[in-house]
Amino acid sequence: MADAAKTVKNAKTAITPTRAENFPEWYQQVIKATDMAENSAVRGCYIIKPYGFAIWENVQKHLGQMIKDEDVQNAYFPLLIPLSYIAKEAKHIDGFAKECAVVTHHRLSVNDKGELGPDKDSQLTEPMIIRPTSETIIGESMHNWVQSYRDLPLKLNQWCNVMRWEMRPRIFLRTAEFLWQEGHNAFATADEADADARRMLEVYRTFLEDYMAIPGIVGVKTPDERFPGAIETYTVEAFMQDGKALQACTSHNLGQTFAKSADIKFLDKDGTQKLAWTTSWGMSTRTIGGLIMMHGDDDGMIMPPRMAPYQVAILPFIKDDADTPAIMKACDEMRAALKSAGITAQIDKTEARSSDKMWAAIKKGVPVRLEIGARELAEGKVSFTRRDLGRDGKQVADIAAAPDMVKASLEQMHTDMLAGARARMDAQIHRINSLADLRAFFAAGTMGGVKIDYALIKGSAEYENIAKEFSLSTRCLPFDAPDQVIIAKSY
RNA sequence: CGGAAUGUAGCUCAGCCUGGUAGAGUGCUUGCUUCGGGAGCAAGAGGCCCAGGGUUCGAAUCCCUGCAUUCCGACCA
Repeated sequence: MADAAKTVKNAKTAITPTRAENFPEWYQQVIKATDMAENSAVRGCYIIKPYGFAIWENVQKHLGQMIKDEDVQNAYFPLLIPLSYIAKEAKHIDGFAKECAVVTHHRLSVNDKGELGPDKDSQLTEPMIIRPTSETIIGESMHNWVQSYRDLPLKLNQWCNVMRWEMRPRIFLRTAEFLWQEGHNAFATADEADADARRMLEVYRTFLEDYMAIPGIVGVKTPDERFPGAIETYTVEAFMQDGKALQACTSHNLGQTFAKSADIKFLDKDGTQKLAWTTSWGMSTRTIGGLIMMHGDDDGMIMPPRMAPYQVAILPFIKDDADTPAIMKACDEMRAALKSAGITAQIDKTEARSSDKMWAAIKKGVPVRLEIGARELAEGKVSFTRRDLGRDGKQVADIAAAPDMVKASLEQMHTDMLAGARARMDAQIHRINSLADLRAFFAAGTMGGVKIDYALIKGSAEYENIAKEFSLSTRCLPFDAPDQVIIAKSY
């Protein structure tokens, strides 16, 4: 018994099981080990803890700026949507009715049995739903705000929570309540709307690559995978380390579907009333799950430097208590110097042993660990290590030069992570030429997805059989090969 | 909502078959020795055994009924 426990303790990986042994379990263990999130009392709703929420704050900061740079204005619309709003668009109802939380009462009371429950006398004349997405309620405002072609384009974005009553929640990836930004733009012409949907997709692609180091396949959804009510849905499909695809963002050309149902009309230059053309686009906290499955390893998380809650873990190594004040002072100075260089850092001031401080930083995936002990003070140097390279990548720098070197190291780390992720993705996607190959690929349990001529599967009953047998879906028609389709298992 | 599994210490689990005073590892606290890729010894704190019913002299254990969680499907960002 003791020996068995010891073996686990001395295992080479900090996370058990490894990715190869059990990927879903590994994923959950990483979230636990990093302290990003945990279960709550409500099924499907999760508590995002500070280390996880800091990632979301970085999404808000960087993606938020990119959205503003597109002349989109932030606003906030209500959580509750009158049932009649969502009832206006039939396809939209089909898409969301099964997963809507409904508010029917506005008051609680204690009944005869002493039980607290909805007060019968407080039933709402019209039930409200908790927003699963806000097209309908924002459409109502657009109806009020748009009269002239001069009011267009109207570009709005909100950061909020939404709720979809999921049958099978998974932390970050599929949660009943999740955080996202949802953008809603309205235009005078069809061309502008389609260009906008594609433009916002490009914003996401850029953000995913430049900040999250997540490469993906950029393309358009097949009709069966479209957002309810959209005429086109554009997507970036990322491939996780287990070979499953994850839709990292979404951008819809809604055509005039919602303009019709919300009656968003404007008087055009030619003096005639016209319906507007709208788009909507979103990225959610599920992308944090993607970040983990894209970059984590068997020792825990590896944060891409630009998304990391903090980029450097300063680890004071103290052997002799007499050194503590000098080492702590050096740590504080280093933190200040890093801050001046635009680098975020946190000092591990716990009394843990050196090796425990190191492993804590490793599991959390802090991009760079910087060690300061008596040795460094004596030599006027510090040593630092990139998380993705491990101990072999340890570098030594003069204290004064360290911030610049760390900064260069973080930049290089981002580049390397993106390149590595892209190489993995390229290796995971296989070009095939027949339905027989499709079956063989997934029957063999091969990791990843396939790229096949769309004409071969479109309307094919055999394809439907294979898809059902292996839980496959069409991910997208890539922009760079629009006559082909990517097929994979997905989250 | 179907299929399967699991609910026992903060965490991971053993004990259950064969009913008889609640166990281990880890974590936590304290002390000493250690300390730069997971240290060691010692002492200590910590449990309504998911809930409700049965059976029994006696239930963590056997039998019902709930509830929750996880995994696999269907639905979906």
